[in-house]
Amino acid sequence: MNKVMFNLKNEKIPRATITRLALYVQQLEALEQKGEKVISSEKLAQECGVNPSQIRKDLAYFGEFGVRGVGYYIYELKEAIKKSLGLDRVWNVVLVGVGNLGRALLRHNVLRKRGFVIVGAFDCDPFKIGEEVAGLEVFCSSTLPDKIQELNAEIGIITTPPERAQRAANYLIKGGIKGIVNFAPTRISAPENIVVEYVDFINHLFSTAFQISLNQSKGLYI
Amino acid sequence: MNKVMFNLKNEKIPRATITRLALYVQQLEALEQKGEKVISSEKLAQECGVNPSQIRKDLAYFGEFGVRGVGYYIYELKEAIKKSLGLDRVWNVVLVGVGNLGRALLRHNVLRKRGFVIVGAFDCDPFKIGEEVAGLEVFCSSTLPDKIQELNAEIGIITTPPERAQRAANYLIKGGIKGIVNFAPTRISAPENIVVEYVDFINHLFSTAFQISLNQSKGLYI
DNA sequence: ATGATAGTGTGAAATTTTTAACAAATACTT
DNA sequence: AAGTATTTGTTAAAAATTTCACACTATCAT
Repeated sequence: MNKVMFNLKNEKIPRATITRLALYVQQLEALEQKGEKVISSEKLAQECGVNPSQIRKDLAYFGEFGVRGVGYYIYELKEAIKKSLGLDRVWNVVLVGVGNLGRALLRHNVLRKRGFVIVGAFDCDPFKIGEEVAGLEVFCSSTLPDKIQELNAEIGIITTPPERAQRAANYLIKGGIKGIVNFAPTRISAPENIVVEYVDFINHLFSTAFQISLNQSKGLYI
Repeated sequence: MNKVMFNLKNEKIPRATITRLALYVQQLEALEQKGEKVISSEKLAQECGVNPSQIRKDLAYFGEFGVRGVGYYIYELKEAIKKSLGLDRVWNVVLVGVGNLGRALLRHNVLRKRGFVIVGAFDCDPFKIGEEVAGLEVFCSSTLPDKIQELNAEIGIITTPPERAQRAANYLIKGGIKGIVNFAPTRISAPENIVVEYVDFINHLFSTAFQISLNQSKGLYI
């Protein structure tokens, strides 16, 4: 389940570290907008709700970005993290499954702002093929193998219903995709060298419901 | 960051366990649909991509649901997990922020299928107020405190832009919400007894990009 | 019945991840 | 220029989580 990742020194990097680094980038950008220039691991930790040592440890996997006695220069740290994560460039993305969620992602400009540009939209529904969504023409899913090459896409987003997710994945794989982000609530199988990530926000509702139930049983609400 | 949860015996339950339990439910439902009746931890582990012991350990937090030498009866296990997580009932949910993502969630029937019913939609944009989305009238966010009571909602979903997330949270809290699932890419602050979960799918794109970069540096694609 | 096979539940071991502690480095003050 | 404040990077300790290993229970075949 938890694929292990390595940095260039071949140390194992916890998956949780990657998630937190993304969080740090987020916070650093917010701080930048406020006009801040420097921040300590202690302050940043506070903002992110984590332990200061953890931040320093997380960063240490990739290098030394701070100045002792001073802290971290916000802009430079942000850039350093992004570079470490391979986010210092644009990633071309194709999306399969132009349903409600697919449309939302196509129109969502957060992706673009973070360097992920959706360059192609695909669906297998004849009624959707040919339609234009967010400036993109929807193509037939079966054309994916060719289109991926043509569009130079490296990442595929799957937003189909679960029963069609594996087929979508197969098309993506056939086209030589390198990574898949699957929003459909089902596992998919893919060769070892293809990165597969699952996004499942139902989890978070489950978890919220569970924690509320616990709080309730402790009488925290009455 | 990782809030610790407890079961009724007051053991700490890892957050990761909850996430996996949600995954198990998903797989069990798929198996049920295929007409399967019984499954072993080994087989289920395979389906979920985890270790069999882990499944048994996860379940042990809540009770003994299996039969030695036999395995787990799928329907009963699924129900038992759902009950353990407090998912054996309907949860009323309100949604704040009727943008692209908000609309997608409002129309998404997966939520309803899992027992989360969106009973109210809110936004602060006068152009959106009064509009009808997925059979719900959009109300002004400032009416949240009253409406939450009225609608008997316990969970709030935030799908506003990040700069308005905290204000949305404040309305929700004022209305006596018990849990918040925040899709906006920003942290929010709330009293201790209110459960806050963050959904951030950009993380998954970051993580995918990073892993691809690593694979690339290992020459895995050429 | 009895033996063989399958498979859970669980305590102990191994691993991973987080937190604490502190030496080393910088800046600021006098 | 020396002393004090900070705050990083890193090693060591602590805590949490995962995996192993196996006793124990059920089923099936003979």
